Amino acid sequence: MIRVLLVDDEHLIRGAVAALLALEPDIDVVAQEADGPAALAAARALRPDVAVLDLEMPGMDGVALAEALAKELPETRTVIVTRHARPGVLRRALSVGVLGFVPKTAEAQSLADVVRQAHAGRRYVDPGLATEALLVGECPLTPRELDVLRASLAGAAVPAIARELHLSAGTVRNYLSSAMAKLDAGTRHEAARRAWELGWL
Amino acid sequence: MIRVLLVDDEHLIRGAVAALLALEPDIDVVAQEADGPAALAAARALRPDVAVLDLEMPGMDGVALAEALAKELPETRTVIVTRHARPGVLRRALSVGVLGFVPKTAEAQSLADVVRQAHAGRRYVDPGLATEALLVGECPLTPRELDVLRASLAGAAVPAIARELHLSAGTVRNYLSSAMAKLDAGTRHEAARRAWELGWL
DNA sequence: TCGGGCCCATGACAAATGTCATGGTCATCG
DNA sequence: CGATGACCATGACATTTGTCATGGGCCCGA
Repeated sequence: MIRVLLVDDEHLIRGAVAALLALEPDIDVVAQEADGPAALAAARALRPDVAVLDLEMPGMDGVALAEALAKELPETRTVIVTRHARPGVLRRALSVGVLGFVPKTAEAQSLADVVRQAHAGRRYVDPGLATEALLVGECPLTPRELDVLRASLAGAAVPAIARELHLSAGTVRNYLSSAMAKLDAGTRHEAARRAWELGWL
Repeated sequence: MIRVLLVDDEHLIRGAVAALLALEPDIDVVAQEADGPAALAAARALRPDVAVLDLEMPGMDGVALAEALAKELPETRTVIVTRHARPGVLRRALSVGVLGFVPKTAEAQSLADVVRQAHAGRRYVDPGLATEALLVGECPLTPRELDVLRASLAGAAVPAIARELHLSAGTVRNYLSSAMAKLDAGTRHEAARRAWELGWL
């Protein structure tokens, strides 16, 4: 029997996925949680075999939660389920030890398979996702460029970013400009959006 | 037995919700479709009692699909399930005859209840959602302002918008400016985002 | 040690952006 | 009828934004 912890902030979806997994004779959903801290607490208490995490959650990032789980409970395998799979996020997830990575557009029945693979210690990444991540390649942005893009994504104005990072306004514009060139975007907002979509922020 | 058609572009989630509804003895999921046209075809062929639609779908808008269903198959009741419930969208959905409106954060077990309510011809709207929609009130934007915001949301530049709407560039900037004032946003992008979040686009 | 890349900063300049004052049409209401 | 106000439209103006050229300091690898 594979004991599973399910984490998703959307109650209805969480319950639905639990129902789906409950159909499998060898899988037992032992807990459902809605956020990172609660999930950590439940994991400590129950020591599940596999944790199935939704990536999009308010508050704690799904990857950060996976990292915390890996650190505290190395014997618990992790599977991440996500809506829009951003290549950079996949990369980060794998680097913190996540074993399974499945988009919500995958076949319904595949989730149980991935859980079994993870339980056996085998990696499974959606093939389409993996090739996309390979195609995109490494992030070409410098640390400073990532800084200004992150601030820009939150909607901050140039002077505010400059103050926050202790830079001059011109310098901030420069980083934004070079980031825009690398992402071939016409505006800072577009650049920030693309960088986010690629999972680089 | 309530015969249900399930429409959601995310395969895994669709299967999970189907599993959830299948637990109910009086509900039978007779078909699952991934997009608007396929859903319409299935509905024509099977004449389900209730259609459960996800709002966020590529291509056809969930509300548009609900409207088409209501026109072609008035005896089929419609329930909409959504991630982020935008007030204006709720308004539009109700005006085209949607009976149920449930956010994905609702209790898992509530979906079956809403389906039963809809099947009986009764309306059910998530209470929190309804009050929010009331609080927000009517959209204060003029038709032209909505036009430019819509175009702006897609990322179009001012000259392009001007050509598309047969206006001068200055006029387009004007509409954007007044919309920004009404939504108290500092930039056109912020204004467009807020208008979208309120369901006005 | 000698590039080369990254980081920081500046000034100048063209283009895009947001604001304002203004005027036109049209329906409503006193 | 005349006044009012909403909507539509334009052009002028100052500010912001993105680009470019330039230069100095720093650290790492060849």
